Amino acid sequence: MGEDKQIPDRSAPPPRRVRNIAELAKIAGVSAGTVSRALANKSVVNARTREHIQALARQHGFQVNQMASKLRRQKTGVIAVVIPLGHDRRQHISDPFFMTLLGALADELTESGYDLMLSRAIPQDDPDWLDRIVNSGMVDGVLMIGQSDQFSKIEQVARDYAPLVVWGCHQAGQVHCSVGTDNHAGGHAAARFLLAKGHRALAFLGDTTGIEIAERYRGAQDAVAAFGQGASLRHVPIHLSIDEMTDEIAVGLAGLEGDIDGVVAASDAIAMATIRQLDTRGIKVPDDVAVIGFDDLPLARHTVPQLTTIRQDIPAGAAAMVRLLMQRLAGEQCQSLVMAPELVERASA
Amino acid sequence: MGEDKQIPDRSAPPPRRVRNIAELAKIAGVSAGTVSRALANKSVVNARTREHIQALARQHGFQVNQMASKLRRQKTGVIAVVIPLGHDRRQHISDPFFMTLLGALADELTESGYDLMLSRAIPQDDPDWLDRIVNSGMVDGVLMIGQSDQFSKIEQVARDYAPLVVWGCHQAGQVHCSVGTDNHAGGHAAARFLLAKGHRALAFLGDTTGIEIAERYRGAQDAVAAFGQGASLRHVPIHLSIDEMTDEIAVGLAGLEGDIDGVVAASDAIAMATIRQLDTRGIKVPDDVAVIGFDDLPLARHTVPQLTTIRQDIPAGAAAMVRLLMQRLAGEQCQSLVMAPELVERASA
DNA sequence: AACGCCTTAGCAATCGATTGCAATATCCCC
DNA sequence: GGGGATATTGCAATCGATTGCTAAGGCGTT
Repeated sequence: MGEDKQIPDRSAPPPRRVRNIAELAKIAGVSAGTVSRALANKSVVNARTREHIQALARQHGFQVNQMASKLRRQKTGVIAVVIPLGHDRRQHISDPFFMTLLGALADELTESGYDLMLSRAIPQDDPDWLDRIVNSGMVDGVLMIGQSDQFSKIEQVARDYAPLVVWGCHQAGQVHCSVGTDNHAGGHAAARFLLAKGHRALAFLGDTTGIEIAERYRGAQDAVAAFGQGASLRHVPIHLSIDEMTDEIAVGLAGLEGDIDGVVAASDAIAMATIRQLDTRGIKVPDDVAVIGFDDLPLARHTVPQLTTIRQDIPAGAAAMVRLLMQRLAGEQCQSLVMAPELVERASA
Repeated sequence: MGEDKQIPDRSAPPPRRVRNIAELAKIAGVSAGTVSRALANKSVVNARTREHIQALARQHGFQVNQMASKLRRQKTGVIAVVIPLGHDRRQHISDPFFMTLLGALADELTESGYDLMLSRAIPQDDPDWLDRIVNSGMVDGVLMIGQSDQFSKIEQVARDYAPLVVWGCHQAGQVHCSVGTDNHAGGHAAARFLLAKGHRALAFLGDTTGIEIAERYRGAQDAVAAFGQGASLRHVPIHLSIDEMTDEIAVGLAGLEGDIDGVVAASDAIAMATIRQLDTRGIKVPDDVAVIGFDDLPLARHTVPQLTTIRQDIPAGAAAMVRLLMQRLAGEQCQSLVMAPELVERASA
């Protein structure tokens, strides 16, 4: 289909511009302070001069230097969104759940007038990863997507850093503010649902290094245990990275062929990949093996068959995270939120 | 499944810390300048004092204030990644293609030592959206994901702002530096492939407001025209937002029922939703209707049946965008890049 | 002993915007 | 016309780190 092409560019060097308030002040014939106040739309400056200055600014394409402004005001207007890659190093950032939550957070933050700074953090390479972000002076607050295996680090930092809200589990007595779904209840509901549908030989697909997924697994275990005789649950660790996932699922399913009739997947992505593998092996979903996912991402509606899954309300979660963060920035007390999961029945189980 | 729960938090007020270089200098018994140089690891300070100062900094958990540093050095270390929502206002940011590219860009930028600031831009609400980002003093450069319908705005800004690289189409003579796939060739290849497989009544599913997709459509049109008699191509506009998509596809397909045997989808997301709709209507893919996607997102491998699609090499594209941006930041000339698409044959066509 | 070089550290200006306080101009009312 | 209140504006300190320039001390050489 041909070679890549390179095309020369022809952008010109920039012309001179107004680069700071002092210059604009000279042009307007007022002092720098007045310009600053005028651009901030303070009613203390005369309406006519204010408009005049604003017009000049527009004319010269002038914008106040945020670095200077933020330095002076000790406030950055930026929130860090950080994804700790404690386990599952590579590519975690493209995990569809993270991406979906990130999108929702971006919407919420934008509406609150904050910018969003995205950071990947690799705790193994840099034990001070969180301090670095918190103390950099670059951000007013931190939102974290997932606790990964860094629970104690988060706790330690949260002890003296208030504006931090984490998506993830809540553990009794924890210091940091978290927003998340009741993963145990979700896992429990998923397994119970499969059992109620008559499936008995279940498998849980997911790596339990991260505590969220460990909770889901425990929930499923408890449901199976509560059901009693005749029900079983195998565990197959599957990494979250969508690239590694495929082979691990293939191997895992090959080992269980014919021994299972129901799969509790730790995420919709895993569920989707599982359905795909089952289809390859000629196993019918949900007739031979039922599959239930977790998350209810938008794509859950677009699979064949459509995913039955445990819904996490991601937009609501994102809104809650931002709301709690704003409260903490305002110095208010606030509480962690554990949302109830909801089972969405479609066609895969 | 029960109610959401709220849990009180118990984070404590922060203890006193070293908040600036001057304080640390006092503790260390040296001047602020020396501390600054020591923390920057400059060989001009004595090795012993340097290490002493660094140890003190570590001990007190001190980090230099980035705002002040950046102001002084006139360099932010931040790159803006912006997504213009020209058409398709809502939720565009969660589009899986954007998210995948964003993830790849995050990886590349992190490795180059830059932070990533994410902005949604809504040109309709704010005609100066791009100037605002460029002149804010907050970022050293801008990466844009998609041209949307803002081609002329981008051109205007690019004329006197060098560190800007855009993912999207290349048009002859354009000023701004772009990286993208040859969309016309991709659309052409997709349609040609379906024709070669014996399909004659084709439909293109996608909204052609954005120029990338318009190009894909033109490519498909040209392939059909080149084929000559007996081949046809209908156009069904489908928005990119994954939520609106479902209904539009359902309606679109209902109108064409039995009249088509091949679908060129403008994206993998559309292809996936289309397959799902066809399945609902009892139409077999690829036997009754073949479907070919565009992008080759990771999820294309996980659909049932697996997607045949036109691959855009997203990691390579992201790497190229960052490389070109770095060149431009260094003041070098550089060229736009048009990558050749590649057809990946799987099972959906 | 005198001179020059090198290493190391301090001083103070600078980046650009913000804001408390003081100063001036304007206006109202008696 | 004078006293005081009010509306505007200017002045200068401040946020915290960086860096060019200068100075002090140590050392070697003749």
